[in-house]
Amino acid sequence: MIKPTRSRRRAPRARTSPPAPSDADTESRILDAAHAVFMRHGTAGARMQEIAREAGVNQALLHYYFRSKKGLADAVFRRAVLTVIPPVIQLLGSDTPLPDKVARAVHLYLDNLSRAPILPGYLLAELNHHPERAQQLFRAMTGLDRNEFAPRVLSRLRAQIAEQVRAGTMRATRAEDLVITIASLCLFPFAARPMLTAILGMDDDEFTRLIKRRRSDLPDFILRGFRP
Amino acid sequence: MIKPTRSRRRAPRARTSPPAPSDADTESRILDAAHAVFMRHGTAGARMQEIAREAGVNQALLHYYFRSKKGLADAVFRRAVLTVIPPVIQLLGSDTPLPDKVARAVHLYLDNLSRAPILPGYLLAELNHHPERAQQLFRAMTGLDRNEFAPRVLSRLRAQIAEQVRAGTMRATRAEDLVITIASLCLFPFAARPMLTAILGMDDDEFTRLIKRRRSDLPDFILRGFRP
DNA sequence: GTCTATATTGTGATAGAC
DNA sequence: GTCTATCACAATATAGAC
Repeated sequence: MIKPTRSRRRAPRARTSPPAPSDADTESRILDAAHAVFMRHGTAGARMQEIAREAGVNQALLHYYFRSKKGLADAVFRRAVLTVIPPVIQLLGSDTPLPDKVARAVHLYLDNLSRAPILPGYLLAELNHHPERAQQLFRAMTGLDRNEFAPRVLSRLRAQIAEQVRAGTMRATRAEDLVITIASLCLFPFAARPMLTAILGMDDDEFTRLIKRRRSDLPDFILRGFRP
Repeated sequence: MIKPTRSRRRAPRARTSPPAPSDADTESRILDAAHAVFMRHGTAGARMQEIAREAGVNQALLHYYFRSKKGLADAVFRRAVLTVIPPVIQLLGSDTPLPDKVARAVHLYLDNLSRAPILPGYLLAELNHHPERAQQLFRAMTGLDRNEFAPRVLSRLRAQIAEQVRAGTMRATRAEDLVITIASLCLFPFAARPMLTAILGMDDDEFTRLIKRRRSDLPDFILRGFRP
């Protein structure tokens, strides 16, 4: 496929003040609508027409601002990545003592996701269906194609784990395992929400209560699990 | 949309012996190809043409056997559900002592999924993008629209948990939390594999080793986590 | 049952008026 | 910047020969 190098879109006018959320400028309204639609249906299932309707504009404007469906999808993906991942990375790489770190990570995840419950499902689906998203994930976070922060965060965690092991409060554990365990326990219930509510016969209220319960139970559960 | 009630397809000829996997009969070859393509791209992203090519037949045959893309997608979904869920349900509802049950569930999940690693990602995406799949999930497993086995399995687990609590080997825990915890720890790494390998900088071999490690670590981790 | 050819939509994208 | 109208093509689905 030959891709004509056109960049038709004018540079967005400089804004002097942030737009009001309810009557935001057109570009944000489109991005918000796209966000909602892409979350629900995934990139392949999303329809430009539905986004336009939800943004209250016509379909041509979507192309005026974002040039193509791919452009819009990339913008949404980027925004989604920046919402979930950096705060946790930042926390995990910090100097917070390990037990606090675990508790804070759980709270950070669960509180953020309670406000954006379908975000994990969207991200997982996106990465499974479009392998190239893995690269975009780095570019979104660091501007680089390759992974800079993983070594830093992991070595920080390794040092902290070693400390706990010496203190006798934890058994030898790989940093990767710790990270994956926390992520699994926090993210999975949201990603699998439709399956879980169906199989376990829960309604929305019960799901919310379940998350609240896990918010207070998980930190302790995790720390106990890793004790010697 | 008016749906003409046609059932053009002949009943599949009775088979006297199971077909050889490599040169299976056409219907299975199509279903296998569809399975692979739907897993990779999701229902919305899958293309009938790609399925036909991968099955080594032309596109018209897909419609001859499955009538529509939706028909094919439903067949694949049904098959996927039957692969992952019933074995675990069956195990969790059984009389196996609880600690063994946990270990066996972990092994069952991880061993099955190591052979079909993208199945969890496909199922989660499918349920997130197509809410009606929740009903199909029941019909696939029980033939019923409503959830019959959840009460049975959950009450069995509740009884076993109460037993452990009396014995002082476990603290009071909801059966739902136990199930979700096990499912999270086992399914998430597969569903999030592209994200995890990217962020943690793992290759395929390292991922396999990680799963192997967790296969032996997780049962103990879970039981410790729930201890008083 | 399996094929080729074709009909019929669906959907992303563009042209051009205002 | 925003709209209406339309294009071009991709993708599902069907007809009909063999």
